[in-house]
Amino acid sequence: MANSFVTENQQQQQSAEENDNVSSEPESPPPPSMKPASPRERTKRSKQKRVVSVPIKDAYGSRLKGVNRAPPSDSWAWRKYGQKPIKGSPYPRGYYRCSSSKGCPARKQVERSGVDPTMLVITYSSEHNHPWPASRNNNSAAKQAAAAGAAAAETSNKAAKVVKHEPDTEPEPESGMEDSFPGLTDDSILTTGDEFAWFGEMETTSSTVLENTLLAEKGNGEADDAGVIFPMREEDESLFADLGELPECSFVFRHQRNVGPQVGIC
DNA sequence: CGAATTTGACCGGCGC
DNA sequence: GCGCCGGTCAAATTCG
Repeated sequence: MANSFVTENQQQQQSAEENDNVSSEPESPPPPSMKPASPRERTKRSKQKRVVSVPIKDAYGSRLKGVNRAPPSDSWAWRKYGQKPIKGSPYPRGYYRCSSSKGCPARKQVERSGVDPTMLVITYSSEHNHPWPASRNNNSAAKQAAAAGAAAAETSNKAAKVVKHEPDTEPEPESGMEDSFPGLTDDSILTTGDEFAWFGEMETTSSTVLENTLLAEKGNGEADDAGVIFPMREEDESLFADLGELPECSFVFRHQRNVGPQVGIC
């Protein structure tokens, strides 16, 4: 549920310290295999990245019972393959790769925003090379996907393990997906293509939209690609965590050069 | 039992 | 040239 959609800023890199790959590689199609050709060709792959900020609540919103991780679920299945503490950030960053399909090169990094701990920053790299996973309506997949992100963000304090959400028995569809960016590319975020048809079906969640402070920091006017975050007070988080979503109003901002600014769903 | 996660080590790039 | 840091691998462990 939590479709707190978010933002995405494509970028070659941008967090102050995220500026690794900046190479201007021409977007070559992702390799068929998700494993780097060589053991380590990572570290500097460039490819644009999409940064998404979502309130943790939404991210973990999906109260996966039994499971400690309830993360940013998008409709893909993500498998965690690493986690590392990041300098300058009190929270560790989790590394996930798409497991929705074999050979999917998609990867994402999840970490808590140092600026706003209630926010989760998800950085996507590489695009999925496959259509929407069956998980679209499949909770299990969604859960995993979800599990992915949050876990990372949480792990810093092992919260993932500790945070056992109350027994919400609500058989609510876990379709929580806030950051669902199929293989869209730069400008396709809110396009209403079939790919996003599902988006409209999603229930909405209340959220407040703010300019992504993170990006704001960067200070440059490039803010148009800035991400948007949906802050939510922790109290609310826990509150909603148990309640599920109280549909209210959701906004999806699209800060991008020539595209409509936002989409509001109330 | 199988699958996923955790954690430490390793590698390569970048900055100083 | 050296050290630091981010990203990935792989073995061990845990969970469903």
